[in-house]
Amino acid sequence: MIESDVSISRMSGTRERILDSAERLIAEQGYAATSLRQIIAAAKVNIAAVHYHFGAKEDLLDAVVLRKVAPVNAARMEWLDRVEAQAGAGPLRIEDVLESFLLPTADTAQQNPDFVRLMGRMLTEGMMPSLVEKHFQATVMRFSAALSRAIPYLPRQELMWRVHFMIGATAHAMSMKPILSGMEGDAPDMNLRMRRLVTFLAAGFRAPSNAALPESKEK
Amino acid sequence: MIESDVSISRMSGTRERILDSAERLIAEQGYAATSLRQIIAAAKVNIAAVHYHFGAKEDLLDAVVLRKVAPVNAARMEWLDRVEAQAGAGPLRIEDVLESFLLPTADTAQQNPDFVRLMGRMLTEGMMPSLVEKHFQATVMRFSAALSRAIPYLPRQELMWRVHFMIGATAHAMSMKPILSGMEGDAPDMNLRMRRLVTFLAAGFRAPSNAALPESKEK
DNA sequence: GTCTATACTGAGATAGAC
DNA sequence: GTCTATCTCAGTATAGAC
Repeated sequence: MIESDVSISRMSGTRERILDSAERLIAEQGYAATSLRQIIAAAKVNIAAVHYHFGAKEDLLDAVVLRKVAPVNAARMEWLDRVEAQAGAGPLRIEDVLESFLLPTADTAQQNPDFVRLMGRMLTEGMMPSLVEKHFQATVMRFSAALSRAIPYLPRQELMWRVHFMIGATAHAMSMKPILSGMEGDAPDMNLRMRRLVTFLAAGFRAPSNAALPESKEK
Repeated sequence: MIESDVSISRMSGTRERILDSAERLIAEQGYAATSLRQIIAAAKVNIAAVHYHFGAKEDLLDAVVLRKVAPVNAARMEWLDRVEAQAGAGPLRIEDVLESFLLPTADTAQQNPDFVRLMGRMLTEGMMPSLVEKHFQATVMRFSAALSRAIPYLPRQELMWRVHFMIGATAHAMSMKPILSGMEGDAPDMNLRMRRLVTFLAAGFRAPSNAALPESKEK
């Protein structure tokens, strides 16, 4: 629905300026705290231009997020492609799958500091479960399948819950400004943070499915 | 600062009605989507009464959350007291510590369905990191200390990060309506959900600290 | 097809009378 | 303690200029 390329209509300029301003301000202040009037003032456009190009405020957020998230999800897919190609018919390493999900985030964070804040805001602030779902559903499904292949003995239901635990931990880890004592040092190093997370999650995924839990009917 | 007991001023009625309405509506619709005017209509009070009793909208939220969260945090502390008393001078089991943090949530959820939704809203929606911090800082610190005792070989910095991973996974697990395929069955069973989480997190905490990561300077 | 000017409704907040 | 009146600012919608 949203034209993603530039070729048509020569890129109005207005549209891009709105997106840039919105991205910066939302990353800084959050979605709710950022008014359309702030955005259009920074972009030096009229407020009606926002509604012309995007519709409601939430739709503008959707466009902002899409512009940043789509390349990251693409990078994740490519990374996972490589991992799967290298594994061939053999087993998949859990760590490799998790890295293909987590490290593209860190790479992007390096070259665009706003990105992490924006993602954190998106996942942390209300920003519509529907919006999150829309942008991540396909990616999550693809990774769930890969994880299922890496841990074939794990019942599907249990795997799905662990995927959710992973998503929650990741969202929190990304948005976190580490304020608890003893972790001031590596606050900005998103790559280290994500590698810590890989270690933690890999162990969690490997944990034996608790036989005492009632789910013997699955898989 | 906020008087937490009823004895003084005979409990105005107005104040309690506002809290009840706010709690219900916020749990149903979220914080941002719930207007003060909705709340005062349901409570049948004047809008200025809200500002008289609580101040700003955010302060009202603070009072609502406090009323629900304080008992849960107290239950957590008591549970952990028992676990530590039983361990005596011996080692602490990671699972026991995690259960004392996670299972009181499930217990409360059973008898008050709104509670989980409210907590999920609080952690999931923007609801001020400052607010979250205020209500959970003491609890988190106490549990970090217990976990540190249960996993003494883990460097402090690594432990703190894993605590954050735990918080993120927990918040997400609590607020989650499981929509991914294969998990429709046990959606409402918060206790099972939390026990799954204990298994997952315990394995994550037990994972060896990755020696390749640069943090040899700590502890 | 793009954008500006302007108006509308509802939000949170506050001052001051009772 | 409570309520009325009012203020400012938010998101949204429309009419019409280029």
